[in-house]
Amino acid sequence: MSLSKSVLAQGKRLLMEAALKLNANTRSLNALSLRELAREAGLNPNTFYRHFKDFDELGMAIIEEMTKEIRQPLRALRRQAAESVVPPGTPQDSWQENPQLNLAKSMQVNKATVKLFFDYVANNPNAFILGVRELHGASPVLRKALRKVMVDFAQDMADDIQDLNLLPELDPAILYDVSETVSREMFQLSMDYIEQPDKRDEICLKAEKLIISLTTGSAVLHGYGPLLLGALAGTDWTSL
Amino acid sequence: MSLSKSVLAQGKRLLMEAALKLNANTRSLNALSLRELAREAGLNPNTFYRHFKDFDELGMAIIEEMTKEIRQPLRALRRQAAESVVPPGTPQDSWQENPQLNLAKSMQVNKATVKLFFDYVANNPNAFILGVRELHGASPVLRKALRKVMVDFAQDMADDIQDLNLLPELDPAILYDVSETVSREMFQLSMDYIEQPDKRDEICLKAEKLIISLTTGSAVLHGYGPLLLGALAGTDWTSL
DNA sequence: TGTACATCAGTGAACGCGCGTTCACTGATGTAC
DNA sequence: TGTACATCAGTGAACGCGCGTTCACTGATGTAC
Repeated sequence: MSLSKSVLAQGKRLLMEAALKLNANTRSLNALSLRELAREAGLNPNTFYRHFKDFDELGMAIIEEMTKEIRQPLRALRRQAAESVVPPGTPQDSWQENPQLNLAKSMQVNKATVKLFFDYVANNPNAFILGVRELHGASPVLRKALRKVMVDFAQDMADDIQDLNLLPELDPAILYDVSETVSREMFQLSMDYIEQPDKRDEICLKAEKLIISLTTGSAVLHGYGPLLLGALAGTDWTSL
Repeated sequence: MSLSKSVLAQGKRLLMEAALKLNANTRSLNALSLRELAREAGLNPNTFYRHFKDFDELGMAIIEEMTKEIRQPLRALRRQAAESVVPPGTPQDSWQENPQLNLAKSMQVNKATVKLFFDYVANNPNAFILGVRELHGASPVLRKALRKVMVDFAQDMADDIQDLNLLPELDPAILYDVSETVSREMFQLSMDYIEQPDKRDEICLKAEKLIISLTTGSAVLHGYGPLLLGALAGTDWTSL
């Protein structure tokens, strides 16, 4: 993960990058020493104080920066996945008219999004390691901040699914609950994805299945069963 | 969480308890100092070396002890929940004969188990905090050990559901996948449950819904849709 | 345009302190015969 | 049963080191007039 695009002072950026790097390699943020961090960044220990009051402040700066950098790309990924399945301009039948076709499209968008998400994780492992680690880490300040980040990600996901009309039969509140669980699981799985490169295909598949099961289950549970089942009846699941 | 039942040497137990306690209060294991730990335990710093080579060894000892103490009680909770719904000796219709009744029972067992699980969490918060924190913590040794713990918990859950005949329509492999996701989510939610006492009812409900959605979705996805929908049609969801 | 001053990022030396680890010791419990 | 010895859990003093933090300093950039 690079912070190079930002307009932060050089030293501040170097310290944040050093923290990300050290955090990924067997140290959690609150076990880092200030001198160790400065050494890694190639700076005088003192420089830390020019930019941060303490480690929580450093952590918050990293989280804000990372969130800024990751949130929009993730939304773009979803649109990209949707467009790869349904090129813009394609005339679309409504869900009532053709639930089977639309369900198939949603599944493909799902599959594509999962793949793109994990690619993104693999390219930015340190940001995700820090986020997942500190979400339940020792600092209450960072925990709280990351909880909010998770809520935001879930809301983004729900908004995108609505905007792209992928699951019109689910009402927004339910969609949000599903999104919350899905994003929590995606972040959890991203750790496996990073640590177990040999199992990446398997993890993608697991994520796809989880999302489909959860969505389907929620729909059935909230009374959209018959519509969905009719659509499902003609679907070829072996392609999963 | 108390380790009092074990037959460990007194000093070893004191150190493990001190680590659990300090870990719960804003320090992660790998940020603990040996002297701080000894102080909390009321022992000479040196005593640590009588029992442990390093902090990973301490962490492993805690994890093993906790797992031993938690695994069986959790299984017992499931049986207890099942018996509270279907007292032993009650004659039971097969699922084919009476899917609706059996589904309703499974839901009630689910609800009871969720409640009992979270009660257990609330009574042993420190063990769960340590487990969830170190599952993605800085130590690869503890991460690996806790990953195995999670697999074991998931397998226990799947085995119990089979033994209690709660979801006979799901085949074992699928059941295991569902159990894995459910236990991961339960552990995640347990942190919210501990930290947000005012939202406990809400969290219980969220967990119940998640389990039902995921199970239902998996069943539908694997071709048991029609059977399940028939049963669901007569169910009163408002009781959720 | 030049000048004076303020702000900012980074340096280097120095401080006292808590740390991990070692060593030699104690006293209680277990064990061989 | 008694005695001698070994093992074990815990102690206390001492070590050298890296740590966080402070202070006074530098040099570059920005700003007022």
